[in-house]
Amino acid sequence: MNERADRFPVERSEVRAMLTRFGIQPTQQRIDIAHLLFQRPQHVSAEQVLEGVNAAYGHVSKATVYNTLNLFVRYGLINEVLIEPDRTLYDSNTSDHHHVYNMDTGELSDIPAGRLAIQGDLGLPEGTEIEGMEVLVRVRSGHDPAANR
Amino acid sequence: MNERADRFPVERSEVRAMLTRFGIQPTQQRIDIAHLLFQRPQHVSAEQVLEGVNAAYGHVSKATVYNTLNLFVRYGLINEVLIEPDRTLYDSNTSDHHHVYNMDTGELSDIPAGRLAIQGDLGLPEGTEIEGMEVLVRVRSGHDPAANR
DNA sequence: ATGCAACTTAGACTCAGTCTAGACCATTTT
DNA sequence: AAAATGGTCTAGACTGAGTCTAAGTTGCAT
Repeated sequence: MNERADRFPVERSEVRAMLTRFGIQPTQQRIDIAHLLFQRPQHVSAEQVLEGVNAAYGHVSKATVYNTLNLFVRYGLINEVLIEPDRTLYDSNTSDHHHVYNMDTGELSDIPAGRLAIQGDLGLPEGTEIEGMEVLVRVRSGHDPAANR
Repeated sequence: MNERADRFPVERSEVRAMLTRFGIQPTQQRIDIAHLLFQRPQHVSAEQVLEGVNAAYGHVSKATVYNTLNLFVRYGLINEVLIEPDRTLYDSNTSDHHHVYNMDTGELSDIPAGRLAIQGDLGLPEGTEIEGMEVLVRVRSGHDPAANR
């Protein structure tokens, strides 16, 4: 599979080439969205992308934002992250890594996969192959035991 | 924190005592829902609970199902599992374990935590404490490289 | 019995995400 | 040059999981 070099930020001029290299037709909207996503490794919701693009570039519709994000996911440019039950986050960092989620602040941060060693017998059924392995560490800020959430 | 003994099935007569032990008022609806959940370790959606209870016991409303499931999660009787972006699953197995998700079949199965060893430096910020650690292994059935999903 | 708080419910509501049908745009065909 | 082709974009309608509301019911305490 085609792999994006995880280097940030990806300059506007490079974005077009990157999309083309992935076999994605580089339209204005896709370039705008990709440029926003690849400014830095980040976790953003579709709504944030919509607002961000509309603030920094021209107008893009909600439908296009969703279409494009799903397209990028399918082509492996970004990853879906499911942590909050009510919205999907998109992760512009596709290097192998895990997540730490602070349940008090809602903050989500990365752990490079190399920092963790996972060993053991998964006991996978015959004929199944591993597609990916994600670790989610849930943490609390501590100093507030009366967690009201 | 109060811990449920992970033994299945939990007989109907035991369910009432279990709820009381957790400080949850054992109403008819909560007993029905709990009885359904603790027949065996399983991953069910709210809709499945609604259908299941209405099929096997008396009528329960959608609001009560959601209220009760969220209550059970808050009190640690069950866990939320976020894997599919469009619905929340509830896991009646609260013993420490991880998940294997077959992306082709949608099947979700468990790995006892004892089978996996995770080591490494999480590099957590000062003052944060670990609440939980989940591993999700995504697998494919294999024999169909032309994955159309 | 009576009062009161907790619980349940039908149905309205919200909101993330999808769908639709037409507009737009670039390239190719005639 | 005009028309056809095929892919993309968009406004707005739509869907469906989950929440909220306001009224009714239950059940415990006195």
